[in-house]
Amino acid sequence: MALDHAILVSLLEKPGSGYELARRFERSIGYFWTATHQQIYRVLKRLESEGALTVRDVPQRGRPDKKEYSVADPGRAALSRWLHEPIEPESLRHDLAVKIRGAAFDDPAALIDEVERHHQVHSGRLAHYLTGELRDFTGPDAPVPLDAGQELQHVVLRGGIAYERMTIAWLDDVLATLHTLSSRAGLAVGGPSAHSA
Amino acid sequence: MALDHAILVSLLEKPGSGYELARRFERSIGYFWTATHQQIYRVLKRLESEGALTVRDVPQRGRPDKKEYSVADPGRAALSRWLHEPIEPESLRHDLAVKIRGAAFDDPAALIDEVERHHQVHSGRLAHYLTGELRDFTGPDAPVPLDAGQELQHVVLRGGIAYERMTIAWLDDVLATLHTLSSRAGLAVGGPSAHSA
DNA sequence: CTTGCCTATGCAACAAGTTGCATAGAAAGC
DNA sequence: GCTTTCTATGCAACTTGTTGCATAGGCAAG
Repeated sequence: MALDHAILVSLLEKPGSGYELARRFERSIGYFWTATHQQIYRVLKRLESEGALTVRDVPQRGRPDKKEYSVADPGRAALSRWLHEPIEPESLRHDLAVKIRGAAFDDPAALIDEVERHHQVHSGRLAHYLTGELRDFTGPDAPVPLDAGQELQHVVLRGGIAYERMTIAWLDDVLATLHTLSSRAGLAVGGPSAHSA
Repeated sequence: MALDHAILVSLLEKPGSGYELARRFERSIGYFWTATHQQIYRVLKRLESEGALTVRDVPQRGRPDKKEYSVADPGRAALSRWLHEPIEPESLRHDLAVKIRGAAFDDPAALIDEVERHHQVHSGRLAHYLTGELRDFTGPDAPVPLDAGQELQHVVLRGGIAYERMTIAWLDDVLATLHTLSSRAGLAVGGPSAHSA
């Protein structure tokens, strides 16, 4: 399971608590993998019971104690084994594309707001990634030269940036298509319900 | 659940059996949604029991009978409701990106074969999509003009094409990065294991 | 001084997705 | 005749992922 390995990688990059991991999954790791805190706590518990992780109780001032997890040798070995196994190329699960094809049986114009909302979210993600890239890799405060780990983090981030740019351009294409269909439907007799089914 | 709606859309585009749906999910619908035949049969059964679909037994020559499903009014209404609800913008689950970041704690060069394999798969998918585009939308045998449903199918396919092109370009970037790191590691004392952890 | 937010962890129930297996007729190759 | 492949459907068990809720201390705003 890749969540196990995503957690191992994140803890190798920097040990931390379940809560901290959950926030990393909303940020950098979340560029390419999502997980809720529930999933994370459950997997941390299992990995620890399997000996892949070690825990350390860390008392904190002004906030609840946390359990800081670090990767133990068996965890590192398990990650290494996984890295040498081939995996299936990923496939998409894109709800919005289902909606777009479904719009042929409803009113395509009604999707415009939804697509614009997605456009905004992806633009926000792109801006966030670009800020991070400047801060960590390409800006004046970035380390020079980058070490191997940083180069690899950067190439993954470039993938996220490319993905968001591609998605934004595609959503523009979708919007143009929906607008064209709306005006076409407006000209046809019977309005939006006159589409072929 | 989007699988329900993906099945409804596919059956509205053309009624068919579970087996036929499974093959569509390996092809066109599979550009943006995947499902195994197990999932499909289970959902078909549930949607039928809920009244969203109707079944018709179709005897066939030279092969087993099939059950042909069509969308009933309640199914169409359920799809319409879903189309008017907002959905969350999708997020990625990209195992390969986890591996790439994980490679910092192992040997980056060992990933090269894997990345090249993914590159080939995505190139194959791109070629397949381009063939389909020519056949159905842009070639001499394509209908002119396209109706609304075809325009929407085309814009979704263009999304798949853009995704594959973006992915292939990114995998080239990843390969270049891995090659650079390999030669750099070769120059450093201690070889690949001399990476910072 | 109460309400809401942030850190921090977790259980329980449910929904969705995967894997392995089973059945069965017909066609195609050896 | 035997094996493999393709069509066609399905059960059972298991793993993953989601949702709702619960606890609990501290902090900040009003």
